[in-house]
Amino acid sequence: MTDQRPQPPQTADLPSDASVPKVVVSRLSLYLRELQRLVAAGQQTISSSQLGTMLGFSDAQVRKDLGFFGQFGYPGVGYRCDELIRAMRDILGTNHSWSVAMVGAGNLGQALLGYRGFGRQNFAIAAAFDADPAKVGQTIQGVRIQPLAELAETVRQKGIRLGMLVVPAERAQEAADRLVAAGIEGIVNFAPVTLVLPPHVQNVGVDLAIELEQLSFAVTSKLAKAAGEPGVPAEP
Amino acid sequence: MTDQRPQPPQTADLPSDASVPKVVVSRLSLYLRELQRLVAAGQQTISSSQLGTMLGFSDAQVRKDLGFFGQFGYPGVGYRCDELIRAMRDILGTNHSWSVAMVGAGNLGQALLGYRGFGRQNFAIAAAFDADPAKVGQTIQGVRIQPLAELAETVRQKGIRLGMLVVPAERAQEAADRLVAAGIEGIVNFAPVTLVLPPHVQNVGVDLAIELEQLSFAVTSKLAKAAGEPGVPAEP
DNA sequence: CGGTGTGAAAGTTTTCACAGCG
DNA sequence: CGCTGTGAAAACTTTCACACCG
Repeated sequence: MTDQRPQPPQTADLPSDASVPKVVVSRLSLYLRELQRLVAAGQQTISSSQLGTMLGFSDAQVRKDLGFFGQFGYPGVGYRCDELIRAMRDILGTNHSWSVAMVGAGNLGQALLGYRGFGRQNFAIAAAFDADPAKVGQTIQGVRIQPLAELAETVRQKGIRLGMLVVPAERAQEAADRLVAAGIEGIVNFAPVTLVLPPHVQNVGVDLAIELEQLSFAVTSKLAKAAGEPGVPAEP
Repeated sequence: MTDQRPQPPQTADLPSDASVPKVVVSRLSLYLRELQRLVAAGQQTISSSQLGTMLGFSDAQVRKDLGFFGQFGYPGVGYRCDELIRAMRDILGTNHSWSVAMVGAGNLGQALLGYRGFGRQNFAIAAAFDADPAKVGQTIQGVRIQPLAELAETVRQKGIRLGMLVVPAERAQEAADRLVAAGIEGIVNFAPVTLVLPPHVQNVGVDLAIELEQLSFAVTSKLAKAAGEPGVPAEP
């Protein structure tokens, strides 16, 4: 056991190498988001049960999740928000900023170019590409749309490691191949297709229609609601 | 026990009441998406292992997932794509179309109004609302932006049951409360905040920056790659 | 006290493996 | 045959409960 509890203000142990469950990492992002809100509201410390309650998780789950990465709390006190935020950012890799390449400057792509939430978490869309000659050359939200031919060169020049795919389904695989060829290490894919990627390229899919489908299912299957538990306020 | 295996061409058993794991439902959407692609490409039948391979799941997982809802396959043959699509839509509730109310007609909201993927899965944004008087009255992608004051009435009139929240974080909870008050049954929330909702209202959150954070983590922690397995066949 | 960190127990999801069927 | 449907086993995740700490 790597046992260490020396100084009170611990930093992130290490990103750790042992496999951390994906679902844990996704909760980490939620913890971070909530912590940022708390700090903005002036809160200094928080306990696992407060944080859990806000997000609908148990206190034990919060502590276990954090436990994957190190020891961040103070018994009897909780966690110092600012310290924990820094630790989470270290873990997630967002203490330094990331340049992102966007492929596809249609409706959705243009909206993403203007989305302020990326910058707040240290992501910057550093370049945008489109196959349509009519779009190339335009400057949208301060980013000039470049032709796809320039992708590899720009990615190299700007040290871009992440890509966002915002093209129609039919062109998604081809565009992904270009990103991979350019040496990109991870892709967020907004096209409603499953990409085939080499195993060293990380992949996160966001399908907007699927999100609605999940709602549709939840609402539809909410027919089985008879003998309820009147007590506890809710939490799936 | 509800045991039934009568006619070959089975339909969806029933949405079922027993709790189906969320993750199963999310895979269902992926199966459906892939099946639609296959049918468009002219394929008639598919086996669990083909479908699984395309999406990165095991054949057993595909069969188990489907098994939650009924029996859809033909031993020795696989699944008939068209039948399975219909069954999945029955389960997910997308064999009938859904009217959706959108709150927030900023950059992202306007892009979503034009997103064709919704219609393809039987969702229609039937009304859009914004607090900004400058936006109200404009027609975007064929949808007129209405003032928030009209929300409840329009929701009732048009039989809208689902909402999409595309407002800044600070206004998200307030807007969600309005949707709830209007009788909406489920919300897709694009604001980077955790909403507090009554338990009978379903909730799906989409945080675009978090998707990038997950990538960032995956790429960052992809440092632990030493003794690799060059070949495919696994032997631990 | 109020709270963390953590083994051990409970619960859930995935994989295995095989009977049965067209 | 080739492939489904499904119990049983394995793997994984969450919850419990408690020692320990400031």
